[in-house]
Amino acid sequence: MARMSADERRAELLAAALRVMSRDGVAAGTTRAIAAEAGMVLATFHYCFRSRNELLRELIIMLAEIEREAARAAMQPGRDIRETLGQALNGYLEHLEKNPGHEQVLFELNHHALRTPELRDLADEQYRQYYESATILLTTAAELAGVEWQLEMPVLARMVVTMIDGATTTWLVDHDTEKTQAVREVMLDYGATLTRPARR
Amino acid sequence: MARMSADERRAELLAAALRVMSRDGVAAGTTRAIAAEAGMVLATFHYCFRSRNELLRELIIMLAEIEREAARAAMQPGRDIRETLGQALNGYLEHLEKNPGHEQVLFELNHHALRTPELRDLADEQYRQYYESATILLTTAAELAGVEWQLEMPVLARMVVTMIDGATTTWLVDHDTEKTQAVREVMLDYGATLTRPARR
DNA sequence: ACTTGACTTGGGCGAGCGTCCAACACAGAC
DNA sequence: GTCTGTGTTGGACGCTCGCCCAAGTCAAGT
Repeated sequence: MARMSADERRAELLAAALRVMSRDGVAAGTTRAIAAEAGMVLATFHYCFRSRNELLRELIIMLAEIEREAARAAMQPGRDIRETLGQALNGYLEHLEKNPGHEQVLFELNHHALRTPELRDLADEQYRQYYESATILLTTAAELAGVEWQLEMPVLARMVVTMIDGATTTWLVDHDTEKTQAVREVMLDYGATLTRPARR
Repeated sequence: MARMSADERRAELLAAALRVMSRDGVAAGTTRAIAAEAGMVLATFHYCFRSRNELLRELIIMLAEIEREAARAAMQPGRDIRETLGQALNGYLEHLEKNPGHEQVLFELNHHALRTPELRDLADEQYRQYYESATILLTTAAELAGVEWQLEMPVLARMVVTMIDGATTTWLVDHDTEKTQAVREVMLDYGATLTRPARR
């Protein structure tokens, strides 16, 4: 094998882990499967990571970061708050449809973290980032649409995460985009009623 | 070991599997751990079940059944639709708080089923039952409160499942009942606006 | 009393797992 | 050219997994 810095290999192993886990599930992401996916021999894995859990830690952190950047990028001004929020939600649903395994991995990793004392704190961290993303989304959308929210942001953010989580879970089971869109419409209708024109 | 019919042992193994998986996660529910929890020797497991997957099949079916009966039992008349629905939702949240592992197992089993070709159909079946439960809940609540829904039942049922799924997932991470209750209030406010007095 | 069929059990099979180690290869510093 | 530190690797360790077999035990039917 050509020589390569350990840092570079770490990055490639993380990417390989995401690929194999998206395809076949977190449980199938064994050290051997990840190393093979990255085209490395097994021993390289433990030269770069102290343990499988160490890789899982970095993987969760990496994915949450990606998710947050996506939320930030999804925002663009629309005619009103309903359209602005609707576009962002549509962006997420399109991403979900294109990378179902990706979102599935996030759930699986979260559940794995909840059950693994060594990783338990990452479950909290993952959702902390989700709430942060939701807050960014709601705040930016309101600004772009020139309105303000009538409920405290923490409650609103938790509602958004709740709905996206639920919509994702149900979609992952039946891949029924039409029904998910119907639910999205209803959620948007309601979301719009929770705002009022911004006073300034 | 005292003699016992295979059917009886199957039931005890299922109960043991639920206990050990609620406590330590689905992944920890190995054939050995389940047999030990049931106080049987390992070989008994494979005398009663052809394979671990066969037990998982029956476990998912059993749990979905329990869940459906719980939804049916949770309904009792309130002053209006908001209170009627609110009581049912509260009943669920109380159950969740008392048996977190139980609901966690349902998610883990669902994700496991999604990734296991042999069990894939059960993921669909599980959610089919959820939608059925939600339909029962919504229909009964509307009847008890003397109102009717202004949206088609399939969309409403999917919304309920979406929200309960999302609320459960988020609660399982932080066990923050207060925040979950706040979300519940907002959801109920909106739910009430989706009804109108029943014409008759 | 004997047969039959259902139930019980200890032990073992082959496979896969995470992790580790000792030996080796190589680039850059001296 | 030698040394040093970083990267590479085949092979093995101990363990757990799902599953299976062959020999046993026992209650009921005849």
